[in-house]
Amino acid sequence: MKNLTTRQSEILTFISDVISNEGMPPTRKEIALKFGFKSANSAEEHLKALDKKGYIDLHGGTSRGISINKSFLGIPIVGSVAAGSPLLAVENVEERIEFNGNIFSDSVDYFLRVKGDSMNEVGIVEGDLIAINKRKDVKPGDIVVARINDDVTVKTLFHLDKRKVILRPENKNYKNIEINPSVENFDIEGKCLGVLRNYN
Amino acid sequence: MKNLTTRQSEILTFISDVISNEGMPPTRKEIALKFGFKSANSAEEHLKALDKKGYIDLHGGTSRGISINKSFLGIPIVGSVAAGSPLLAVENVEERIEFNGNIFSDSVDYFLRVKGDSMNEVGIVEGDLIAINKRKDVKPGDIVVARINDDVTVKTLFHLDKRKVILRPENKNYKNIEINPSVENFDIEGKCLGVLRNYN
DNA sequence: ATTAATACTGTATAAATAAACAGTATGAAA
DNA sequence: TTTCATACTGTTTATTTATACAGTATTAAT
Repeated sequence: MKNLTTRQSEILTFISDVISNEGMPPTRKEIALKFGFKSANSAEEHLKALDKKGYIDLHGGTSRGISINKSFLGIPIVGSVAAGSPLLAVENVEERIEFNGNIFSDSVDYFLRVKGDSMNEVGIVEGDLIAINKRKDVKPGDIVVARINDDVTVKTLFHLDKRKVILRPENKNYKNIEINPSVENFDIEGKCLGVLRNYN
Repeated sequence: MKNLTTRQSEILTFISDVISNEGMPPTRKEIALKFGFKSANSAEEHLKALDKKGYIDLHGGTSRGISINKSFLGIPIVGSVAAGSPLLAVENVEERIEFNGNIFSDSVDYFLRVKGDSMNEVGIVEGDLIAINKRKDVKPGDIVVARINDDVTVKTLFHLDKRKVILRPENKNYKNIEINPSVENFDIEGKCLGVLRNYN
């Protein structure tokens, strides 16, 4: 898929925002107004470029006839994370789900598919999707996504300071994980906002 | 809130459907086409009626300027169910959530807020919202919402025939529930499609 | 060095659209 | 009995909107 220019990307984002905020796509004029274009034709040409590159579909002869190609919409589901790769690297994204809603307390950057039973006792089971908000500032009690020496794990944060981090599995069969972040490679990837499970 | 006529309700549903399927609200002409009106003004008048009754907002001078009043959108969350009342009775709906997505395998009629710990071992815990599809035809293994003598309960269906129903809690501390549906008042309310949990 | 793509302004126009006004008919409410 | 809301057809018009065409300027690719 072809890359977008900065401007095209801004315009795609704007269209997406208008759709979620106003409930309908913008007109050429509205796009021009937003970006300070003096001619609606500027918007027209950006739309054509986005259409040509496959990011949107233009419905000819229809007012506000812009739809965003779904494969670029939606929230990514991160499955197996290849060791050392960024969580959101393309190869880790198994699919995307359309998900508009104010269900979770913060914005969901991605869903992570849960592996293992280390969080069973708080109702997080194998295969669950957990909603993650990317952030570094987490506090004890939060369920966090952490990275320890290239491994990604989900645990309850028990303690965090410069010298020591304690992560608590929510399952009696597992022991707390203690890390010295000045020795081991440790990073907080985000906070778990909630759980989504789909039975078939 | 004023009641809608059959026609008005049909039109409101159509608008909602177009928004989710096409990504934008319909024009007057499109509404007229759908319902076989020979004049777009019929649609105009229905829209005015829906606006007047508070179900939609019309944005004057804007093409496709129709937005649906959010308090009528979204999927109801059923909290405490008053004994004997229908699940979806107004008094049982604690709020509604905007929720557009193809996350669950079937359409979600409502979310039920979980009380108690009888399903803990399959990761359904107190406070969880479980997505329910209204249906009678359920099979063993399904997690179902059932009604036993005015009480609403969520359990795994273990066995179901005319003489005997067995419901299985997913927690060692609870025993199976056996019902004779010809003696006791028993009804299947729906099937659990999945789980939604929001941490604060 | 030339072509193509990007990123705009400016003008123009056909088509889409909202929305008013004038009717007809029906049933329910006052 | 009269009024009001509903439910339409039919016509008209101002405005919104999409979209083509003619330019200018800049940058990246060939």
